Amino acid sequence: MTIKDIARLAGCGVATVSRVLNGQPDVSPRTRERVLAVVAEHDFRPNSNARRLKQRADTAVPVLVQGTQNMLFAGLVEQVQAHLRDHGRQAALYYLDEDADGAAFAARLCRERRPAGILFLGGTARAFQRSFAAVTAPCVLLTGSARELGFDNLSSLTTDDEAAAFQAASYLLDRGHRAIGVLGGSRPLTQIGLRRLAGLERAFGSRGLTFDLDRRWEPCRYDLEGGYEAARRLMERCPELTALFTMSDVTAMGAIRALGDLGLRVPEDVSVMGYDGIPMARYCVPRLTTICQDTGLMARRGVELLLERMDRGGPPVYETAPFRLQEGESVADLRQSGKRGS
Amino acid sequence: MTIKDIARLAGCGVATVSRVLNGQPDVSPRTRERVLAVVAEHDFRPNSNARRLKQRADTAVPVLVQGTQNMLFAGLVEQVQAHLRDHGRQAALYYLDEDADGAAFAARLCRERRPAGILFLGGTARAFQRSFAAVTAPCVLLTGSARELGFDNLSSLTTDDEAAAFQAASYLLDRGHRAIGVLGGSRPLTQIGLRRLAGLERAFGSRGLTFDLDRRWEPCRYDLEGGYEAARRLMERCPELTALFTMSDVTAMGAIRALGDLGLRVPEDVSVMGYDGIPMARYCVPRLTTICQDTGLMARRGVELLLERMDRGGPPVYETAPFRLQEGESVADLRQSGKRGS
DNA sequence: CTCTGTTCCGGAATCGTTTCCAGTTCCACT
DNA sequence: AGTGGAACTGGAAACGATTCCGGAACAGAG
Repeated sequence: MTIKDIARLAGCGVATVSRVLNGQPDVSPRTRERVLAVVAEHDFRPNSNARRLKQRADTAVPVLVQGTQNMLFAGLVEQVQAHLRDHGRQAALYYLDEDADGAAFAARLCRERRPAGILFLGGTARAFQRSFAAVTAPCVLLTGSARELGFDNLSSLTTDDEAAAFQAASYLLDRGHRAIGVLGGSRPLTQIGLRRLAGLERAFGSRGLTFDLDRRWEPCRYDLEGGYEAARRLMERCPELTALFTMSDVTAMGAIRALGDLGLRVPEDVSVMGYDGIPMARYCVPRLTTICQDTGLMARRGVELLLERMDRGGPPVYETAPFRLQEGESVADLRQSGKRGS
Repeated sequence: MTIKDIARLAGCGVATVSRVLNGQPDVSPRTRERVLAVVAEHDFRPNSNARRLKQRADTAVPVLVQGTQNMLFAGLVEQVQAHLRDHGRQAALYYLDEDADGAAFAARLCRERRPAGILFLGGTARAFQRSFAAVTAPCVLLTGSARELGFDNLSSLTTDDEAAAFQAASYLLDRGHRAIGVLGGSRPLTQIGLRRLAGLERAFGSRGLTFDLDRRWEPCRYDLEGGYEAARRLMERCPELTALFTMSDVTAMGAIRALGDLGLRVPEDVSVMGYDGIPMARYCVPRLTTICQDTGLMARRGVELLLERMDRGGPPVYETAPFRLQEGESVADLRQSGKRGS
């Protein structure tokens, strides 16, 4: 069953059928109706492979996601997919694993499918640089900043990480915490890690304090095991800590488990501040005090930015999304309890 | 840059280039080498849309996933994608939301792409029946059973749910629990829910007890909120319960939060048994005692089953995967503590 | 030298669309 | 009635691969 058959059955040419199927003008209502009737009767769907071949570009938008375990992305994926669908487009999802293999595979795929635009969910700018620098189609990076890279095809939309980290650190400092450890990021630091640490240091600085980066920062992968291992290492090195600032909620949960295994209670002995605001943060034990990223906004705006540039071109844009500190039960107020000063 | 350009540069015909690219015989080593050199020099990739058009089938395998929040599927997705890649194929992921809209959209898409096979991760057989009954390509359903449906294109691979529920219930009964509530499934019961409840009832029956389905079973969505709400409803209706058997770890975590909000401790006041064995089960507080599904096996075998039937045809098969009860800290032994008998 | 068979090769048809372009119809207006 | 233009229509040429099929080259046998 092809467009040709439909044309024959409807008594018209293939060009007319194509026009009807694509909602183009220049078709009389009478003809349109007749064609639609035949299409409906046979439940006909045009072959998308042929369509894409002719149109020389894939209407599906590849969405490349960094890892499957960070639940922040699970929510983003769902919303991105929905927004793309609202715009009559499809999301083609790919999960990249840590290794370069996955990125290379995805890059090859992008060459073959010839997409008109790509959406990145997370992932370091460095990885992008390595595998996708040759891509000319417009791209958008969510939860990461591309401003510093200056690619002429990569926009980005990220939470105002410096301000968020400032507020998170201030929240801890205000509650009497001084010995604060930081969990997250990789060595060497990515842009996003740099900005978060900058916010943290500003919070310390504004109170006349300094943050001992070398001792009290521990890089870690953004998953449970990463948080667990990093927290153990950090607490072993700095047993004096009264609070941990983690760069993701999943990491925070791994850290909480590590603290528990070390016989430390959260938040009575050690406080934990999360980052992301995934749904789980409001259900886990204890509930996480965390920085909520606005995934709804990011998904909507990210898709908008991408489609806009796919349609009309223009230079890449760099935007920041608002955030909100959500209080849970994972941070203790040392001024009241008076336990373990430092 | 097309195959024609390559042919021109290599001084041969397009047919020869195509043969080389697809590793077919009937090409002299000399020519093959020359073509490969040109291909490598220009980093040429054949247009996959044209290829698929001619071959009349998409090599990508649609993978339809039920919801983004159930982390069991996150792991499965990752492994399925990897296995498909090992077989030289690509996964095309689609997340279905609860509403019929998503399923209808996915179904339309599957018709358009004309895939040679489809993989379902979770999802009720009922949903399949509604939207995909017309699909003739072989399909495989993971974590769900299709045996009872008798479609001639739908294989399935599921944990031996009856046996798993039997073991889980026995575990609780052995530790002195009698007032056990069940969280999960939907009304009316799906095949998978039926089998799990059957296993549970068998465990009760083997001890001369009966399970009061009407009072002590509460259906719920497989996410945090679903578990939370259902646990509250159930505990309100049956405050005498000493244990909850939930049909997913995520649900269990929602339930644990609900119990906490009701002032009940886990496991001291109420025990919770999970199902799935997601990574989070070993990190959350308290660690979950749960039924581990073998996602590694399911992903590998699921892909095998699908590709096998795509290549060689044959009738659908129905297999079960092994499971393992993993002990955490969410179940109390009433015989020792002697608290709250029932 | 002729014949047969194998190996290698390239032209051309094909897949199912979209889109260009030329042609037809039809209507309103001089 | 004649004309201009808009609205509509359908044939045919792409799009970029795969694959059928016939032909060329060459070897060995008779």
